[in-house]
Amino acid sequence: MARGRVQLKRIENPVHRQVTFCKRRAGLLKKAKELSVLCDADIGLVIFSAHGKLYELATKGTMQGLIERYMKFTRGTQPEGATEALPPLDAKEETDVLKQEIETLQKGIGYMFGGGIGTMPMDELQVLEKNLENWIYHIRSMKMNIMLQEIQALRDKEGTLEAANKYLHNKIMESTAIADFAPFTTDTMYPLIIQDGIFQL
Amino acid sequence: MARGRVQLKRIENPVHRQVTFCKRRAGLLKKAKELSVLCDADIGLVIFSAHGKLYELATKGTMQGLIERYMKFTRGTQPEGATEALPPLDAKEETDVLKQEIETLQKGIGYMFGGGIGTMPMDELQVLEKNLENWIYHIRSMKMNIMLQEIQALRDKEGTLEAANKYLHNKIMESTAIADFAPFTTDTMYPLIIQDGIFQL
DNA sequence: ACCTATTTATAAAA
DNA sequence: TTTTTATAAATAGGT
Repeated sequence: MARGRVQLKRIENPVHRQVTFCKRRAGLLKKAKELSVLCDADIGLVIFSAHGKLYELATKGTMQGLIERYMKFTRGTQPEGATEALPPLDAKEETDVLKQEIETLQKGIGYMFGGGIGTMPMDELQVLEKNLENWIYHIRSMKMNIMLQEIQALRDKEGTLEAANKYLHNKIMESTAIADFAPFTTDTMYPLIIQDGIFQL
Repeated sequence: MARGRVQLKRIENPVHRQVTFCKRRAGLLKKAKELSVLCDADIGLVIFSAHGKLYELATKGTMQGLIERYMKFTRGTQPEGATEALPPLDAKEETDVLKQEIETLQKGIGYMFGGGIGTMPMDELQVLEKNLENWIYHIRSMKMNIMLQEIQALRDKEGTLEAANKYLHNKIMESTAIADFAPFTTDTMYPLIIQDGIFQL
């Protein structure tokens, strides 16, 4: 920028690098604020320095809010992974497994914070790791499966009711047509067949 | 900047505003990239235009990753109210939030076991513990709520269908009785009203 | 942190 | 949007 062109590569001299970081960071934050004000834009900016320090700017509301907005925006663009094919365990089994996992986890946490980390042997740490992973796996699948079952059952019932509904409806039509006779009148003309397809899983 | 000083307020002329937005947005993104390269910083930048269009930059990994890193950094520092009073999320949103929580936890696990526990400072351990607790809490309530909603909706629908079913059934009975006339015969004598009360939560 | 020579960014116009 | 051009801002190197 000044007194010498800038090379677009990491500044090797640590002092230079730190100085430049300070200056340019300030400049960037300023520019971001300006853009926000001038053009009525909402901007979120996070900067992690090489040493891990965080600098942030959210020009509207909180960074949380912007992150959520961002999430909403990018939803559906994200690659979906793994929430499928699980061996169907019954609810009781799953719950017991979960309880055990939680106990293991709590033990691990207690170990870590109570007894001090250094005292926890590596092999136990390995076990804890595996437990945590299993735990995540089970959490992911358990309640989901239970409730999916219930939803499926309700849907089946719904289907049956709908079929019955249609059947009865047709019977009335049929009888009315055959007899060429209107034995009763209603202001509501059988509008009670209900369309399906509202819910998706 | 040029040919006239700039006022630090919203540009009222929409054309000017749009032009300025384009230019300054490009400039800001460029500056952010430069800072990242020159000073070895990790930068996340999101810009929502006034009309809601999203522009983003993540100089290292994905925006997701940076968001998680940000979350880690700020968790515990955030006023609790922020996460509470959010507008109710729909199922997809809830699921995504959950996924992120899981990823955060997995990252924590990776940190513990990959980087070596000795390198993990106490405050970060505290954060991880809190994360685990929050996570358990959310897992417990989140999917449950989502699916309870769906189940309730299905039950409502079921109720409506059942009412319709009964209505039609009664109409047939009524017409048959009034006319004292059987225009059709069925071997199944309307057995299609289905009892409720199978499922309990 | 403060200077300033220069480089960059950019406002206005096309 | 992009280019052009005059000018304001940002900043590299030095103090």
